[in-house]
Amino acid sequence: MAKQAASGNVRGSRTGRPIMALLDLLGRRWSLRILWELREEPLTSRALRTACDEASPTVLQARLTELREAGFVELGDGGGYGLTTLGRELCETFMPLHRFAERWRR
Amino acid sequence: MAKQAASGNVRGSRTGRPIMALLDLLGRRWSLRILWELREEPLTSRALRTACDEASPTVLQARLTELREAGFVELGDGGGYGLTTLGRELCETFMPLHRFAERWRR
DNA sequence: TCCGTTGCTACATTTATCGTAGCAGTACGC
DNA sequence: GCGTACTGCTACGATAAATGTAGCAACGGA
Repeated sequence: MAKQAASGNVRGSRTGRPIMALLDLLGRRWSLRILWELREEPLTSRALRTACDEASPTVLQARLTELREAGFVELGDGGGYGLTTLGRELCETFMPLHRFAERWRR
Repeated sequence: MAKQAASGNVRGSRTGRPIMALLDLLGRRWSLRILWELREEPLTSRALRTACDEASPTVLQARLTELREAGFVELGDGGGYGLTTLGRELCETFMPLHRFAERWRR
C-alpha cells in the first residue's frame, strides 16, 4: 500500500482549485464519517472504530493521517483524536446535512 | 462488477440513521464532485466527464445511477444530467464548503 | 448515407478497502 | 518485579472498487 497521503497528494490539488482537493479528500471512504463522529467529543482510536461500525483500522488510520495533515484532526497529548478549530468549522459547514438527511430518508 | 446500487444497498442504511446512509453515499468517489459540477447547469455525460478530470465512465455511470436512485440527479428528456429539486437543496447544503476551501488552501 | 453526438457498457489492470491478527508503549494494581 | 488492559498503529492476504481504453446501439442533422 506504500505510504499514502505523503502531504499534498490529494487528487485535484494541482489544479489550484482547493475545493477540488477538499471534495476529493472528503470523498474518500470514512472521511465524512470520521469528522461526523468526532463532532461532539474526542474519541480514542478504538472508540472511533466502534463508532464507525468496526471499519478496518487500516483505512481509519490512513484517513486519520490525511485529516491530520489537512489540519482538521489532531491527536491530543493525552491520547484520543479530536477536531481542530479548523476541523470544527468544517464540521459545522455540513452540519445542516443532518436535517437534510432526516427529511430525505429515502 | 455486477450491478451495484440496486436500490437501498447503501452502507448504514440499515441502522435507521439516514445521515449514515447519506454520508456513505456522498463518501463514495466522485459523488460530491458530480453534485458540485452540476450545481449550475445540467451537463451531458460527456461534459460531466470532462468536468471531472476525465474520470472513467464506469464509475461516473455508477455514481449517476446511485444519485438518481437517491433522487438527487435526473436525466432530462432532452438528454443531459441535472439536479432535481432535492439535489439542488443538498448541493446548497454544502455550498459553504467553497468558501471554506478557499480559506483553507492547505 | 455518413458524421457526430447521445447515454451507456465490457474487460483487463491497477488501486483501495476489508478483516484478522499482532506489534511496541504506557500506564495500572498486585 | 509481573500480569493486565489499555493506547496508537501496522502487516498482510483476500476481496471489492476504480481506472483506462475501447466500443456498442440509438438518435439527429447534413
